Amino acid sequence: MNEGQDGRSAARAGWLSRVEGLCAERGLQLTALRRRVLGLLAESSAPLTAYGLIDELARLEGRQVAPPTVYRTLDFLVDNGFVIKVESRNAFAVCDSPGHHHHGILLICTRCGATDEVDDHEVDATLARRAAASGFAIAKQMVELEGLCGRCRAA
Amino acid sequence: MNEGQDGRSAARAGWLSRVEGLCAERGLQLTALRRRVLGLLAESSAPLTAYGLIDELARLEGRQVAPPTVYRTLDFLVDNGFVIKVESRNAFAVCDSPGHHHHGILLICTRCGATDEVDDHEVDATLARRAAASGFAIAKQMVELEGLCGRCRAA
DNA sequence: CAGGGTTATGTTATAACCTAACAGACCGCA
DNA sequence: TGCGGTCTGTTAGGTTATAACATAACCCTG
Repeated sequence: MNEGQDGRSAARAGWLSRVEGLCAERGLQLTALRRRVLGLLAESSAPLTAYGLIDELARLEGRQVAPPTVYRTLDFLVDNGFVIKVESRNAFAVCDSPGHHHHGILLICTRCGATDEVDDHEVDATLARRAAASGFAIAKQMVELEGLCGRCRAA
Repeated sequence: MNEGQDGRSAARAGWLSRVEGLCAERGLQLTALRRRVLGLLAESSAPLTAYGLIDELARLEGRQVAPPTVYRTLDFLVDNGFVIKVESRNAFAVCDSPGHHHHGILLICTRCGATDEVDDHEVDATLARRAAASGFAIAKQMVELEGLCGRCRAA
């Protein structure tokens, strides 16, 4: 599951620099606003909603950022595979292995809210097979599991 | 994939009576409003939003039904396994095999909007295994696949 | 049949989430 | 210098969802 405060902040720096690298490679602009939003999502132990981000931005920067601005920023981050949307929560979280459009499985803890993204090739393969059996061609895959994370089960 | 108009209306009667039977068994009240909402969802080729249902109800009954009423009705239907929420669309659809809380896979066609619910034990098992590997205990499972249904691929 | 519980629905208001449309800022470049 | 592109700001409004309280219908029981 998601590392605690410490693990997260330790991992954050490396993660951010990976995103920076990817942006440089692809000629994408990692602007101040985009970087700030990424930072907030990376720091958060649970996914944040767009309005949660707006509040955080107001707190941090002392200025009001309007919804369209935040949604555009999120669109950019999602489109480029840096952030994922948690559909069942209308919320957003950083993507574990940024840069590729993934088919990650989201493990969402109903107690602490922490959300872990894991990849599993076997799950993908099984889903692909099942869809094919129905003549269905998958374009996008959303797998979200709610339950208790290991930490909360132990607690 | 979803049967056409004909198949759907043919299946509808049997489906409705199954839900009636389940309500009788369990001492649940299938009121006029709940029945109407079920009917609308069963007739629709694609999932309906709560507000879509409100509009349909207004059209059919000539009276305005307020959001809380519809949401409560949907809660009842979802809680009892007659209807599922399509998280990625904020919409609702009848549940293929009503009455049990299922872990169905939703195949959502981006072209025609039709949504097919299929069950697959292997997918469930694979997901359960992957979650367990992360120490995660699944309480609720949401698997939604977007793409093209067989009908639309052929067309 | 009065009183009290329960369940379902109605009503009002508002919260939370999302987007269209247009305006301005900034930058690289012909 | 002006043009086109990208990013952000602003106004306004659309869509989705819920809180809080009121009423209605029903059943049970004394």
